[in-house]
Amino acid sequence: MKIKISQAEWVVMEVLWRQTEATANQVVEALSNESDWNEKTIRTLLNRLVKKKAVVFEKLNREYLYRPALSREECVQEETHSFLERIGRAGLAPVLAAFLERHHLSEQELRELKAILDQKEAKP
Amino acid sequence: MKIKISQAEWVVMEVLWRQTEATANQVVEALSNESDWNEKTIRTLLNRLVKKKAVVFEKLNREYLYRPALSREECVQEETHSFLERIGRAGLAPVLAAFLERHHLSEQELRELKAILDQKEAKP
DNA sequence: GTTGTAATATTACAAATGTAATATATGGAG
DNA sequence: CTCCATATATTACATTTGTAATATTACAAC
Repeated sequence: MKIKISQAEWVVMEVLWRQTEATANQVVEALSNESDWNEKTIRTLLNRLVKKKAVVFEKLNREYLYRPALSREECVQEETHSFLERIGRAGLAPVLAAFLERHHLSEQELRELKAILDQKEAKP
Repeated sequence: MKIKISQAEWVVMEVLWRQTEATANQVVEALSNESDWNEKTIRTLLNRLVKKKAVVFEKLNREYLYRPALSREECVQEETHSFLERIGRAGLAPVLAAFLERHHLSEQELRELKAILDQKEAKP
């Protein structure tokens, strides 16, 4: 039950998550800007995702309509898990610090993160 | 200049980071509990890490003394980067929330994280 | 110096990944 | 019904990764 999505595949999944569903051509179209992959490559990735059961499809005349079989949340969960596994819980603080150092978060976002921590603190 | 450390290699690096330096045998010894890798496997990983220049060694009689060529911090940085690249900055808050949900952090740790956020907030 | 032993170095091999090219099938035009 | 365009399916191939096995080298004891 462990579906591992590779880096390249992840890019394709992002498109499907954004659009909810799309034909192969639409995915190619969507990626034409952000990547310089050959169309064949993208189709291969779609196929692999189907084989992995990360994506399902439905025949729509000549074409297939692809749709994610996993939610983005689930996948992010999974990535997060393996990420934290590596860096260890001890690494969380430094990572957070470094991240904040390099990316500017809005007041809003900072507030949101703090709220999460506060809520945790409240419940011992 | 982009050194990518695989999952298995990471485990070996952790040993070297912990011990600062170690012979192959010491690494094997250290991993004998936490993993069931064959000794040969561990030596292969050490070799690969040397080839990747993530580890250097020094001849010490018959044996080699291995030592990390990259700090744990650098590597964690790198991992963090590629991780966040995937999930997107928008994902940070949910990830943090999910993490806190699953792992119990001490008061101390929570405080530390909040301090980081506070410090950021102070400097607009 | 020869030999055994234990390190390191080289080679192996399958699965996953990145990146396509070729083959096949099928719906629409004539 | 036949043929073409185009979508999907199959095959390709190099690299990386996981996981070792075999070959070679070099110190240490005779």
